[in-house]
Amino acid sequence: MFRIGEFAQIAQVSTRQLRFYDELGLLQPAHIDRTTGYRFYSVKQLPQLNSILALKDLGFSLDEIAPLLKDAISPSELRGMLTLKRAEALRALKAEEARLRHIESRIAQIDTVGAIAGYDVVTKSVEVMPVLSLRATCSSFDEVVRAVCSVAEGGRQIRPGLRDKLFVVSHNEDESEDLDLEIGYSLTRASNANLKIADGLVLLPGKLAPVETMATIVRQGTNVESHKPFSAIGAWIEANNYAIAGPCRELFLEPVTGLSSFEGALVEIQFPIR
Amino acid sequence: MFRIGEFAQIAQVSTRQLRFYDELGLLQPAHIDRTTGYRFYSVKQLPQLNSILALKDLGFSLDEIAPLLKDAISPSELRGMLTLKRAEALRALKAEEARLRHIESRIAQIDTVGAIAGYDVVTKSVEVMPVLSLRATCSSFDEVVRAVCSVAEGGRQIRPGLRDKLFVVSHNEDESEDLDLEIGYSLTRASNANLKIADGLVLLPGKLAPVETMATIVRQGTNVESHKPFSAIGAWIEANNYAIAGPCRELFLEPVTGLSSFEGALVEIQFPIR
DNA sequence: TTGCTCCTCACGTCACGTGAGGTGGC
DNA sequence: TTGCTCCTCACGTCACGTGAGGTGGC
Repeated sequence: MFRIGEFAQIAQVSTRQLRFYDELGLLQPAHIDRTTGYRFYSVKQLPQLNSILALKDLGFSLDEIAPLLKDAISPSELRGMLTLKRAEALRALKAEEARLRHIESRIAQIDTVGAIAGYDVVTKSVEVMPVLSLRATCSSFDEVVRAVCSVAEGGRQIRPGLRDKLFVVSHNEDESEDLDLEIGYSLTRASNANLKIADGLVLLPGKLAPVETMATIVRQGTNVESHKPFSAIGAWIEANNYAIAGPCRELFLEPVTGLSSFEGALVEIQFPIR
Repeated sequence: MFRIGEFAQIAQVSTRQLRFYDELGLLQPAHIDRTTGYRFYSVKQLPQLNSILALKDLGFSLDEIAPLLKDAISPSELRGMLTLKRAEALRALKAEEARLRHIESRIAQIDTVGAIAGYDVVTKSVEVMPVLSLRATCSSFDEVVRAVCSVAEGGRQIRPGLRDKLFVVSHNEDESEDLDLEIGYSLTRASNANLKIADGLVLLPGKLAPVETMATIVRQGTNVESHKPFSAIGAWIEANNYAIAGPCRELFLEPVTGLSSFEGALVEIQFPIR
């Protein structure tokens, strides 16, 4: 029989931990002195404690461990639980790898550029997005601006929700000069109606696919400086060993009411990555 | 200006999170309506929020982020903090890798053996341990038993602390038949005195080196079945891709008073691994 | 009037760590 | 008597999640 301190030292755990396991009923001392309340542990309890510690190490919570100790569990049941834990551990591992890469790329950035980034790249996931949009091929930046402004004007006719935002998707796969763009409005609720706008153009209902991981950056203005955030996000993607996994999106966070607001608007650039 | 819900949706965070950051002073709304208490966020605050999220992703706690946002921090200071974070992330990564290996080896064990292990391998670290011991070369198991019993008897003379335990270290490096053993008592306090015991043997003061990672298992008895826990721990070490990094230790968890208690004793087997 | 969004408490989370204040055994 | 170990509360941790109960604006 060991007192709690000796038992704790042998097993490399804290006395608090043993008292806590006692309280939970996970591992009750073999004997408790009536008068002093002292806990006494038998050597037989060391394998029991080790069993708890081993399960904890496999990622089980104390709540999950309790039934595993009490009820005799079948190997196939345990296998099933371990498979779940493996999936969890794999996700956690991937997350840690990503974190480490992010840290290292930030350090490398300081070492090469010598300064702190002006832009912050943030990863997020996006849901499927119902939209009203048109597809257009533009050969100049001016043409893009005109098309976007037309869609913006058209969008003001609907106004179904304040949260609906103007967006542009670059569908360019090849290196051609022409820009293959999708321009439209995201909707809070899906719609089936077409929407005729100026210049004989029509917005058709559709949707943007959900994306699990998006690298995003927020920039203000669409002027000549617009390449900067793009190269920032590009450098980030490269430094973190990601690959671009789909067409780039630009989301106008503020309502676009005309050319001037278009040029000064806050835009979120999104790159699907993996 | 956005209401909290819109702003939260754009940034992919919860409204609770934004209120929490407001409370901490990390990100206060650009404007709060006096009468309703409604929080209003400006688009300018999106980059600020992104900066917080990016730092969080690098492993900074909210408490650490606050000064980073307020005080202009120099690149070299930031570099230093990131280096610390990298070390942390690396440790966490290693831990996740080990956890995943442990889970997978348990699954593999169920698949090959078809049952749940009778022994639980637990990893721990051990401190440096002052000892009183002798080195002996034994050519038979009986000889080992005699030597251990002699040391056990001798150990009863000292009795400086209840926590002092009998141990055996196998120093065998090669495949020779003879066993090169160190047998002795661990001490709570270092001692400089030699201790003469029976058969003209002498216990000399020394110490066992600290070990960062020890794979341990507890077995009862030192009889013919004793190879089982050894093969269990060996299989575990192999399945988890570890390598043995030093001599194996056996620690007697109960006091040894004679041959009978020696044979039935609970023993912890320790293998240094990496 | 009915939804929808917002507000402010305030408790819960997970596995203990860390005192505070007090007692038993050598 | 002095250390040492043990005891029982009870608060703190970290970054929010999750109601409860109530109000403002269309």
